[in-house]
Amino acid sequence: MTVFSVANISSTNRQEDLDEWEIAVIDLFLNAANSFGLPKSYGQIYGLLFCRDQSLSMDQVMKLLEISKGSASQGLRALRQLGAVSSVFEPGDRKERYVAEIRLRKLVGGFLREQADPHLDKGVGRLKQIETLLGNLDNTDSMKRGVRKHEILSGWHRQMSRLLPWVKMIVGKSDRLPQKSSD
Amino acid sequence: MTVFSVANISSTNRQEDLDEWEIAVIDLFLNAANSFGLPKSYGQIYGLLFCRDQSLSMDQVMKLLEISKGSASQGLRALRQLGAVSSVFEPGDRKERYVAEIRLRKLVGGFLREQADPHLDKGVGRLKQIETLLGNLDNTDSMKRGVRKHEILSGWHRQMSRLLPWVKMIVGKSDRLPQKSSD
DNA sequence: CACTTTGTTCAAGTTTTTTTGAACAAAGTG
DNA sequence: CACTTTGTTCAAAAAAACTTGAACAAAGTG
Repeated sequence: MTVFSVANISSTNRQEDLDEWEIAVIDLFLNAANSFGLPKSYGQIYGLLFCRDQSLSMDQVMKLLEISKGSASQGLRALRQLGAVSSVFEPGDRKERYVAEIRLRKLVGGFLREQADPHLDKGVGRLKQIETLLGNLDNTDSMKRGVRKHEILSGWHRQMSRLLPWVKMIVGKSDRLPQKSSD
Repeated sequence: MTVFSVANISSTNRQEDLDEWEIAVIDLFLNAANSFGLPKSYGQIYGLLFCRDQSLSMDQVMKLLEISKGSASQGLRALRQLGAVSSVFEPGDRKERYVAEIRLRKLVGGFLREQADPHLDKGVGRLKQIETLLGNLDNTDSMKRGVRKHEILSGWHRQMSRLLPWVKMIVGKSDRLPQKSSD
């Protein structure tokens, strides 16, 4: 008798489940996170928030993605740290809620600030250390070779330092979508 | 066997061990590889070759770094694939020998070509897939939201595609150190 | 040819990274 | 207060990534 058994899809899709396209987007970010060297759960969390227009609580994130409390907590913290997610306080609500940052410039900027810059800084230290080791040597062939290599590394370091500001700049240039161009 | 001087492994350069500064440089590259998402052994191998002015055989690489045959073989192959190492045939020598590419432009270019470009390509496919999933939907709210998100992702994709050529260009600008010309 | 040298492959072992969940802390509520 | 809700921490479990080495292939040598 039941003509349409809608039973398998919860009444009016009260966002208790992910839509197919959302699953695909989440998977896209999972892979992206991976290739940026971030845990895949970070990608999933960001992807989910990216899909939604409204803020989600940690609890919702856990349930929708079926990940543990620990992963959700750590993932959200790291993403906030990166500037990829921000928390929002809905008045009259006890739990914190989260939304995704969708301005590419901000995302790239945060990533570079948290990942690239620290590496460059550590690089300075390493170069100094090498310099010291070379200083202990006499004018051996090895030492002269070392000095040359050290110079090359210093040059690279300088180049990379110069590159990063450009990247931040170029990416920000036209953040929004192209004006709806005909076709 | 051969008595005449094959300058490479000649008596003057009988380095059976690494110098301290070389160890530091190798460690630097080990860490760098890691943060680029490459296995650390790749970093070590590149670092070793970077330190040396003369080509090394796989055998020497294995022994100097104390890594296995498998690691050496796979690492060298991957590095060649990335354009970070090239092989050299010394006439009258059976084994292949390897040298590091030290032009930053080439290194960055190879990395982008092998790592970034493929990801962007895969992205096109993923975007198409999402489009398809959205096409199956009626004009639900979810679908409209999905379309908006898809547009955002497409915009990002375009931005990244535009960025990469700039990176390759900027890095190449003044590759070498002052004077020291060779090409 | 039989033998040596050089390099590749891949299943199994090792190490590293990520995830989980239970214990805990903090803060709101009645 | 006692109780609930929300979020953090971290040791242990699980998963993923990397390395090893023995078996194999390819190619030079005498």
